[in-house]
Amino acid sequence: MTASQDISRLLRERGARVTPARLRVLALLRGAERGLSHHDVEKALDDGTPVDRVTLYRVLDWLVEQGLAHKVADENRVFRFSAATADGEPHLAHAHFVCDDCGKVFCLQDTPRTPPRLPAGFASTQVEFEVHGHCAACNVPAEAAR
Amino acid sequence: MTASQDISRLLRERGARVTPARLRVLALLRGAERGLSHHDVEKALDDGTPVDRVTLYRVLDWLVEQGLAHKVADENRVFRFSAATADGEPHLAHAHFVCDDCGKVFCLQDTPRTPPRLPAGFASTQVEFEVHGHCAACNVPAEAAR
DNA sequence: CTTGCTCTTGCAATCCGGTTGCAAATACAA
DNA sequence: TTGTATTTGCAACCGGATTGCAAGAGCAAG
Repeated sequence: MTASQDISRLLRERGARVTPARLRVLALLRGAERGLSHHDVEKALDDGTPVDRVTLYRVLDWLVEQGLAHKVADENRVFRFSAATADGEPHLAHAHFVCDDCGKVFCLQDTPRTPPRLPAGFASTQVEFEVHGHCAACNVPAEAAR
Repeated sequence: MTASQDISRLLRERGARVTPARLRVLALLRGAERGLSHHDVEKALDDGTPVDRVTLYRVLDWLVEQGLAHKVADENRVFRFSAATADGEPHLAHAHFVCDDCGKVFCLQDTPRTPPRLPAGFASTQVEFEVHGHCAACNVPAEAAR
């Protein structure tokens, strides 16, 4: 069974209409390594039939409404969408490396999943672990300059 | 000594110009229970001499730059500002707790600093550890609702 | 297959928080 | 008091997100 058929069935099961936009967007989110912005999704889909900007916003919000995706504002105040896991929970430990030169974001695989110790009464829903610095590509010139 | 004189001295100590806008905004942030949006601050200051929209943005960003305030995008993708802890200085290596309900930012003191493992060639300059969730004050109603 | 209803899409206009360029005002050191 | 770099105010602008509405498409019924 293809991923598309899989998703198609998933949508149909909840009495929703199966449209190309929904299939393509959800498939994309499911295959993504990290949260995708509206712009990321638009770019990723523009090789085939392009999807209208507004439609894309609506599809993304619809997925969130259906519990199939999560919507989070990132540090630059743009929304990022990620596919929900089977149980509907967002993944808890999130480690990123942000290059301050080129702005690229890398996912760190070896997440040191440090359980945060919180004051009494506090509850955590998401942990962001973000390392800033210079990536391998941008770091070389800096080293040479020393 | 008044709070204003206190802040005035604080600014002067770091070689910064003391202006009414800076004094008023920082005093406001320090007295705030939760993170304030640009709009919140503007509204809170409009009884006296109104502060220009743009000036306000610039003052807020300047405070962040100086390490006197924190800036976080809330779940509705608007920035919220809160005063840094008294010493103001070291938010390089410690963790923050961001309450997704009230927007307040807490500094977590007891962070076990796990050195991040980076791919070869990568260099880190700053590590941000941000825990999202509900603070003690906001968590109570949620508990009661169960 | 065709019909008909409803949901979805596309387009244009709009909203809104935030930013930029530049000239006028002002803090503060000399 | 004066000189100068910093800060402020204004207007224009940016870009992500939203809204209104007419045209198009999914899908169940016949």
